[in-house]
Amino acid sequence: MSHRRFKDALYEQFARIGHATASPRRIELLDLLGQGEKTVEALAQETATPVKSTSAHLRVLRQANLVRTRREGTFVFYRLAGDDVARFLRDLQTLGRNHLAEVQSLARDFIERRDALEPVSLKELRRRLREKTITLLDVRPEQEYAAGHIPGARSIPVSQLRRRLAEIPRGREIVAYCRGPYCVFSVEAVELLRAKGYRARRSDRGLPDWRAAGLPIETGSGTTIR
Amino acid sequence: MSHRRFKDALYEQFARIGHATASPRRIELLDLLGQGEKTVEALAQETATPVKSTSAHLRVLRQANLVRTRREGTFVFYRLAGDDVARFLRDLQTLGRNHLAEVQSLARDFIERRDALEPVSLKELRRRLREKTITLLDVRPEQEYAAGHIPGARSIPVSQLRRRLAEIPRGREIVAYCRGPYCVFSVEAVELLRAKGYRARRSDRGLPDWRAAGLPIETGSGTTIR
DNA sequence: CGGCTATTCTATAGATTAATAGAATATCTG
DNA sequence: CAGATATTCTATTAATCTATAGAATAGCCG
Repeated sequence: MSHRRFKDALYEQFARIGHATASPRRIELLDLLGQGEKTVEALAQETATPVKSTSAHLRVLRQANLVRTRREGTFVFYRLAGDDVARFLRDLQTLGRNHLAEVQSLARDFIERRDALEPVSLKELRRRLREKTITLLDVRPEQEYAAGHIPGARSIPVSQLRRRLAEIPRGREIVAYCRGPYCVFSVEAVELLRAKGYRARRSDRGLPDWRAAGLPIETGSGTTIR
Repeated sequence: MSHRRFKDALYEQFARIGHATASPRRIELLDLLGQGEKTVEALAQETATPVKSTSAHLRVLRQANLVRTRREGTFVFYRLAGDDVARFLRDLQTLGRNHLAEVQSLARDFIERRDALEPVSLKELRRRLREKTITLLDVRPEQEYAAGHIPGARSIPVSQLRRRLAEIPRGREIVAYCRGPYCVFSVEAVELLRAKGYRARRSDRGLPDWRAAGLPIETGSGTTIR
């Protein structure tokens, strides 16, 4: 085999990964899988895409070995093939944030403008959890909370927040987090909480970022609020 | 704008980067640009691709803001848009190495099998440079050496190695490095050197890896061999 | 086993991309 | 300014990809 053919074969392999991430829907799927394993149907629903199309996209991801599957009865659960995939996804989005003006302006219009106060960094979040000076809310769907959450966080999906306000102690500042920098669950939660008179801020990092930082994750439905 | 539209718009942006890296030729171009800026013609030649096609690929990369250009006379020099692009490229290839069996088998057949002895890691390389117990050869094209090289390395492009053997001191072990883990220049250099009776090994990391590690880079043609 | 559900496979029309030829542009040189 | 060179733009065809319908598969439940 010649140089040229070796190179061609090699770059063709790397391009499989590029190709897998060349479709908006597939990146969204990977992003969702970064929150924990999910069935095809759940993914289809969350991306507002027909199951068949979702399955086709998942096949592409499977062919690039970015996801793995597990069968449970008639359901097939998809998950990321490794932590490095989640990391790669974060890097891809960071690169987008750094180099694509459109990402910046979308974030500005849809996140920052609504999240008037400064977001809580991971570092500050850790400190204030240690000091117990905040109440941490995980506003993602219950299932994602169960699959893994920041220790000490209480699960109140944003869809249930309005009718579960009574559960939230007044007095302490609230911090809401969700899937990541571009997830709007926490933005909505903070808007609602502020409208109801709470002091609330948003973490601009989600669970994948917490995990990527090597911090401990708690699983199950225990609401270890303190 | 609704959630859904925000998400669609956002993921469409991220997919631009995926799309840019969805073509083998474009990854190769990015890889070459990781060695330093190059003209369209040089890139076309090194990828064995018509200039027109190369220009078209470069346009796609430019549209994703992964590369920038600089004009000098009638030549247009392309370069990576930032260090983060080089890092992303490394991550993409690491992901490929971790998850694609084909990458592993290509590396085995084309690199490892020929590079019988264990490769020199960056860490060992640094130590032995400090201790001055090796002669370090940069076997990439001269132009890339001039654009940036490991301090203390001597430039002998692999194409000139055979007739410049006299320049290489006997006695000390030789370490050859080139563009990165999948670059075969250093493999060839080591093969030739061993055939001529030198003790020679290959660094499995190239200049971009050295730079990514935050280590100092020397530019210009000074052959600071010690 | 037969019906049911979740998912995948196969096929297909429409949209997108790749490669590249031909024309156009930008810059230098004299 | 005319000619030369490097590059880009425009247009075209072939190849590829997307979305999704229809058929097939795998496992559950009675």
